[in-house]
Amino acid sequence: MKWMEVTSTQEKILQAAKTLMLSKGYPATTVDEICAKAKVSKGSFYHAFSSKEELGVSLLEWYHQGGTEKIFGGSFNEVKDPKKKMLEFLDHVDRSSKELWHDGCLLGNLGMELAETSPKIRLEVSSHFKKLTHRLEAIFEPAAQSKAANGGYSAKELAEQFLVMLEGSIVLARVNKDWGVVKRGFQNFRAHLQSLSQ
Amino acid sequence: MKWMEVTSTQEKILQAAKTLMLSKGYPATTVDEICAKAKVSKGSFYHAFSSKEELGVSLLEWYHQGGTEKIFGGSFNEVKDPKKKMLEFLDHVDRSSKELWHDGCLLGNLGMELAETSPKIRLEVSSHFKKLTHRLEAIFEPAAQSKAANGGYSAKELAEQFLVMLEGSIVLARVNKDWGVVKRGFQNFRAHLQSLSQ
DNA sequence: CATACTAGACCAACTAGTCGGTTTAGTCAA
DNA sequence: TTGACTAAACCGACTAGTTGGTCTAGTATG
Repeated sequence: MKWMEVTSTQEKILQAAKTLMLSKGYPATTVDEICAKAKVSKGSFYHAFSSKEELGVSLLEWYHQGGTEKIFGGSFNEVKDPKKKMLEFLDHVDRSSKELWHDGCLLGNLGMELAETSPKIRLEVSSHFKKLTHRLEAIFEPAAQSKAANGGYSAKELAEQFLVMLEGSIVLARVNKDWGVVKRGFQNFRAHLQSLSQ
Repeated sequence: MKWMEVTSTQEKILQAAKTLMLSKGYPATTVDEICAKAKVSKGSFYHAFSSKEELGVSLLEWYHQGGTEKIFGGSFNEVKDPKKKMLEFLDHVDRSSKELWHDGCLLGNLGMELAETSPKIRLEVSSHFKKLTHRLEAIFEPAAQSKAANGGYSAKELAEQFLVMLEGSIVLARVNKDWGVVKRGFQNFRAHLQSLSQ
């Protein structure tokens, strides 16, 4: 899929697929359903995407792109002091979290559902997580310590811990229908980083 | 399902369903597939369970029962000192983690996939998580602090953090095919509790 | 005989994907 | 402006195979 030229049909399909797959997962979401929601015919669907799996891959790319723009696009970028910047980043993501992940995380959803059955999609998700880790590392640097330090973590480890907290709290929040889990997750992680960067 | 009398047919079906649903998820696992793997006819299946969804509910109950036995059944129970007991519990679960969750967690899997489409199963999962939280609370008590304490957490919050760490690291481990994520999760959580209980 | 269980053919509904044909938008010559 | 030509986008009935679930005909055991 050439990202310089996402047609409106593709966009409609992607948006519909995103909503449906966040709600019901990949296998339970049918192509017909996506077409109905996107108000697009079956023919148009298979003109825009060669298969359901290819839609999945494109969807992950599109979702990741949109997500990172929101996550890494806040005003915290202007802050010069790295430690302040880090904490403002956390506040920014915390504030955006409900909008971003209230219905779940597509990377986590599709990754889990298709990890064993679609290597293509598993690798796609894995690569997106790695890209995220990389961008988070740069931000969490102020809280990182050389690995010799007792109780200290590298920036990479902190990025991993952040993603673990995010995906884990999304699971519990959905299952228990209690968004507070995510809020507390952010709060705790903030305290964690703050104590490390003192 | 009366748990005093799980027939061997039910057991075979539950075991097959567990393996298949951990690997491919609930909707992608077909009844025919389960029958084939369990070496049971379709007639027997629908004699043992009234529907696929009822199998799902029973499976969660069975899985939870077996899981808690392994999690809370280690020798750490003999330890008298609460703090020591807590740390030995963590070591015990850490050691058992690969056996327990290498292919994922059924509670997390089914909970996520069916949260929006099957209220019955979502509630079932939610209730199992609550039971787990309760039992964890008792164990993490030594690291708990009255909520007034700065940077302190209640036992309930610690139990939640543990489940968040567990579910989150299982997601990343499966997607990245790197079990180290879970190992590091346990390690970090251990350090977290230890620093809180000093 | 009666009850519990098993077998697998069968069904209506649904699935991803196809295919012949139509519409739309743009290009170019006259 | 007009009309001929083209190519991409679009349409939805259709296909071949699969789905969860049913049903009748059995078998084993008391």
